[in-house]
Formats: sequence, C-alpha cells, structure tokens
Amino acid sequence: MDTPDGDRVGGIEKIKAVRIEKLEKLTEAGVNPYPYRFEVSHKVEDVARLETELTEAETVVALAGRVMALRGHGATTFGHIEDRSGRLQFYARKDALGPDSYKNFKLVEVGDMIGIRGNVFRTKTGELTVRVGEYEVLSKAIRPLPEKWHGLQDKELRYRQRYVDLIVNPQVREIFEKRSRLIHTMRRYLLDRGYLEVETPILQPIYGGASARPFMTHHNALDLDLYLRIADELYLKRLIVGGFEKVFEFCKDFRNEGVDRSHNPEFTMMECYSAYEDYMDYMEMVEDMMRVVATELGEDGKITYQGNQIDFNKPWRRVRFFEALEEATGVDFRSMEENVILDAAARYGIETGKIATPAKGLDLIFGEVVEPQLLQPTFVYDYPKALSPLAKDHRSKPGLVERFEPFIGGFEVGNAFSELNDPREQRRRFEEQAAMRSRGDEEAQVVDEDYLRALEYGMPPTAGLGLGVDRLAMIFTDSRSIREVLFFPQMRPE
RNA sequence: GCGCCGCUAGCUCAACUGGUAGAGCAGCUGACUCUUAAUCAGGAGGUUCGGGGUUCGAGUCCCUGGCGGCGUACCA
Repeated sequence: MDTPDGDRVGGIEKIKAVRIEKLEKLTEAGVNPYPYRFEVSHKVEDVARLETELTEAETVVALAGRVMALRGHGATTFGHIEDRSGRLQFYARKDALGPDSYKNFKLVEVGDMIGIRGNVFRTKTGELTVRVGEYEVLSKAIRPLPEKWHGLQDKELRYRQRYVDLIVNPQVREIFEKRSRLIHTMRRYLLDRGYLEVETPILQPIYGGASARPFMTHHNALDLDLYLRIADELYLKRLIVGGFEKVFEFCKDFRNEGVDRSHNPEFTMMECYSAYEDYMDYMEMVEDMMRVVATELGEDGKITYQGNQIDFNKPWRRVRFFEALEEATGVDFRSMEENVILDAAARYGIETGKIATPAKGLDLIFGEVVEPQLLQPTFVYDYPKALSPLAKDHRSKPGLVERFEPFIGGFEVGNAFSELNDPREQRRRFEEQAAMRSRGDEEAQVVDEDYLRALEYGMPPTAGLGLGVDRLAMIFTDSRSIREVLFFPQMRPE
C-alpha cells in the first residue's frame, strides 16, 4: 500500500496497516473496536448440547469468541467463531443486518474477537449454525493469524508466542487442560484424605531437600544472599514437627542445571508428608492416586505413552534397587565393591572418571541400564544409604534406606521415603554431605541447623513423597518434551 | 558444555553441482444471498537470521556471531 509519504511498505507492516485501516473505518462508523463487555448467554458446546430446545423455542443465543474463518459470498457471509469450548458456524446476511451494519461486518477479519446474537438452525448441508441477528466487535486484531490449514509449526515460535500456538493449535490447548485436570485431581485426592495444603518459602537462606545446584539472589534491605528453593522438603517436615500431620504443597522448584527435553530450570513438584505412616503406605497411596488420575485422564485407567500402552489398573511391579540392577546387568552389586561397579559402568559406556563414589556409580548404571526399561508403572525400592541423606535407615537391612522411586514410561516420576527423624543420625548424614561438598561435590547437601533443631523437638514417624508434576503431565498427555507441558518454557531472549 | 541439523513473504514450504528468489494459505481489488480448505478473475507482498569473505555472479561455498530443534553430559 502507499503510505502518506508515498513509500511502498511490505510484509507484516503492510498487513498491520490494512487491519488498522479497517479498525479506523469502524471507529468512523461509530463502532468502538475495543468495548467493555458483552453479555454471553451460551458457550459453543451449550449450543450443540441444547440444540433441540434452542431451535424449538427459537431462542436467541449470545456467543463471544474469535473469528477463525470467513467465507464471504457478496451479500452473505459464513464463518466460524471459536470460544473456549469449541467452534461454531455463523451466517450473516445483508438483508437481515441492514446495509450499514453488513458493511461494517465486512470489516471484521479472521482473528478478531466478536460477539453475535441470533437463533440456531441447521444449514442444508447439516451444519449447526447461528444466524447473526446482531453482532458486536469485541476486539480488533491488528496482526494476522498463522495459516488455517497447517497452523503454527515452528517450535521456536510456538514456545515464544504461546498465545498464538494456543489460538491456532487446538491439541495444544487440550494438553494444558489435561495438565490442569491432573493437578486438580491430585489436589482433590489429597484434600479428600485430610491433607492440608500449605505454602512455604521460595526464597531460602539455606537450600536443601535435594541434590542440585541452586539459583542465587540477593535481598537488598536485609543485605542477605538468598537461594531459590530446590525443594520444599525440609520446610514441610518442620510443619510435621509443628503438628499438622498431613501436609502437601504444589511447589515451583528451581535448579540451576541444563535444559533438555525432560528438564526446565523451574519446574513443579508435589510434595506431601504424612505422620505415622511409612514408605510402604506411600507406595500404596501412589498406586491408588495414579489409578484415580488415569481413570480421570485416560481410557479405563489406561494411557498410551510414545506408543506403549500403560495400564494403571494393575498393581505396580515392585522391585528392590539391587535386584533391578542384577536383573538388568547380571551383576550383584550388594557388596558395593568399587572395582565391580567401575567394571560394570565401563561395560555400559559410562565414563568412569566422573564416578566419585560407589553409590554414584550405581546410580549412573541404574539410570543407563534399568530406568529406560521401566515402562509399566514400577516401584524401585530399598536404595543404598549413601544416595539418600534424608531417608531413614532400613528397619532390617543394614546399608539401605527405606526409599522408593516410582517409574512410568521409562521416567523417574518421583521419590519417597520413610523420613529420617532421628536428629543425631540426621546430623551425621549432613556431616557426610558436608565432607563430600568439601571434596568438590557441588550438589551435596548443606547442613541446616534449624532443621536439625526442629528434629530435636521430635518429628513423628513420617512418610514423605515428591512427584514431578511436569513429568506426570508429559506421561498423561503423551508428550515427548517437557516444553510441551509448560506454557512458557525457558528460552534465551529473542 | 559438546556433536549433528535447521533458520527463505504474516504462516506452511520450494528453489539440482553457485546463474533473474517461487508456490499455497492469509491479506488486497472485483464478481457472487446455504458456504465450509468456498469458487472465479486480477494484482501485491522478500534485509533468504546478523556480520565478514571467496566469486564475473552467493539463498546455495567458506569464516564468524545469534536463535532454535534433536542427541549427549549433569539432573527431576
């Protein structure tokens, strides 16, 4: 188009200029392109559900949404309007709206938000349609939507401009609706069982509860270095000491580590703790909770993840850590002998140079050899003590702790144990971690004196669990990457 | 971090071993009162991710930077 100074303008600027021109024409005709409200009577899905009674009573319905398609034929226009519940055809006629109103209607474009009022009928081809008696422009869009047929494919654009992705890719909206239902179902499950939902600090002077490198920040007024939490575990257990007995929190955690298809620097965990229970009780709870979730989100308690059917109706497989390792490798590692572990690690192509301790070596072998095979829901339990500084000693097996991890679809989705509540033993474990830290292990945990003080007041026997909400969302939405289940995954700035 | 691949019109994609940057959709003009990936006719739209180099000539080859994807490492 020609701008006032005569320069030729192309590309997106031209497209925007044309849309703004239409907006200005509407304004000149007395139409506010950004009005304040619109009285909605029905959602799209309501119209479909109530079709018979709406048509019999000749009810005028009022719908609002985004124009997703337009097909003009001179004095009539067909199109589709989309709201959060779906997409519905509308039909506007010049003779019904009048010449002026129809002329303005022609200034409505794909991507604009409009409200329409009219009654419901079926066209001769059988499509449910609203006959537009009146309409209002609710918001004029001055950028075009991506192509109607292929939508938005470019992953970078999809993640950076998630709003556009959500407008044009309905399956993306479904993923996030499912994620929301997952969280809702878990929350409901816990509330129904007497758990109290709590909130604990994200800014922490000492970070703990997991092995990871933290993000650091600074509070100016207190002149205090603070860490963004890597877990809320130690705070929730302080609340157990305080007498709440059953608590949970959906917590955003932050870990200063790499980004890949199963890791985002901020992610969501659900941690819960229950007094007077142990890790066996929690295995049953996880099994039951996931069955409830799968019933809600899957088909008959079954889902498909990356081509594998996963059945949550059956009891989970339970296998001890060392048994799982022996089954997969043919080697018995119970002796924890360093050369046995190093030999095996080398056989599976693990760089033995980075194996700081025997336990670390086992962890790596497990991750390499066992974990990918655990497609069906599986509990791996009774881990070596050295990997678990916050878990309670096994009641009968020296060197082990009462800990389990649930696996689904080849992913670790959580971590649970009978919580260590002996303050003197906890102090010894922290000191071991501190020693590892001084030897250069940046992920070793930090001594938390206040947490020890809390334990000294007495914490009941307690079961604790953390579930990776993003990982579960991936599994229940059949998503290959964590970015598909986060609205705004971490990206470098444009 | 490292390796491989990618980045061309608003979007989805073409362009052989270096030889005039194209198509579809969207948008624009016109026709059209039950269409639905509407149709028909016409026209418009480009910093080929940025910078540098080789060459008579670079979307294409080389160097460098940016962003992304996938894999790998650390991790949940």
